[in-house]
Amino acid sequence: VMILRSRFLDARRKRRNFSKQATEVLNEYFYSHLSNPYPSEEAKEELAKKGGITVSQVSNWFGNKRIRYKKNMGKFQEEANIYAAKTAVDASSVVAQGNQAHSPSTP
Amino acid sequence: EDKDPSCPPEPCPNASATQTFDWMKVKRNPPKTAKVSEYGLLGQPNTIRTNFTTKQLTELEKEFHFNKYLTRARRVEIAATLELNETQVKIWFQNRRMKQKKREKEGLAPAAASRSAK
DNA sequence: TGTCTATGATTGATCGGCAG
DNA sequence: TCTGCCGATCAATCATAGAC
Repeated sequence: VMILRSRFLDARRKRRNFSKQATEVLNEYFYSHLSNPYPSEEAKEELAKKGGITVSQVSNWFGNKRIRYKKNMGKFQEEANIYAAKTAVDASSVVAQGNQAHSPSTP
Repeated sequence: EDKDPSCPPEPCPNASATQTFDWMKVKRNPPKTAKVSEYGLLGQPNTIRTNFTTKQLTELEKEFHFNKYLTRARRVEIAATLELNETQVKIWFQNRRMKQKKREKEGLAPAAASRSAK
């Protein structure tokens, strides 16, 4: 036992759930790109800005989402339908399209 | 082991909700951290994530601050001292460097963010 | 108040690509 | 041809927030 796993109780301690806004933005992207939910670095930055979180957090979120989704797809069906209806843009057949940037916000 | 709540046998003909894309089928090969020595056979190799001890991590961290990159010789030394594979030491340094880079980036992002007016 | 679930973060190790 | 590194990702686990 033990193993002193307490690891100094390092980070990951006081975790904060993301805002409704952030979760909304992330899920919208995830389900509208369910055929390939791997946002590019640019897309991650865009999502990070929209959700008010960091790029690393966006990466963590997608990493966790992908693993948990495929681990138990049934549990996410309902959520999938909700977001599927909320967005129309899908790429179930598109293959790596260099979508022209939307020129987000003026830097 | 396999649990397919949706359609076990054949591909879902009627994708009522969502389909199963390739990324959902991705499977990683189990770690080959095999340490042939012990557990002769039966004992499943290390098909699981190795948990480094605090002592090992402390030594690795100390070495990292001294050198971000290891030479073959140093790697062999450390591996022997900490009873780890050379590969594990190599990988640890690799991950540690990435972690370092990530932290530096995160540390500068906030400052730069407030700098860019809109 | 204690238990079970949802979720963000950490990390040892894998994968594909590139360089020497 | 073979090995190390990078960048991204996987997959398991930790620790906490939230539901009940």
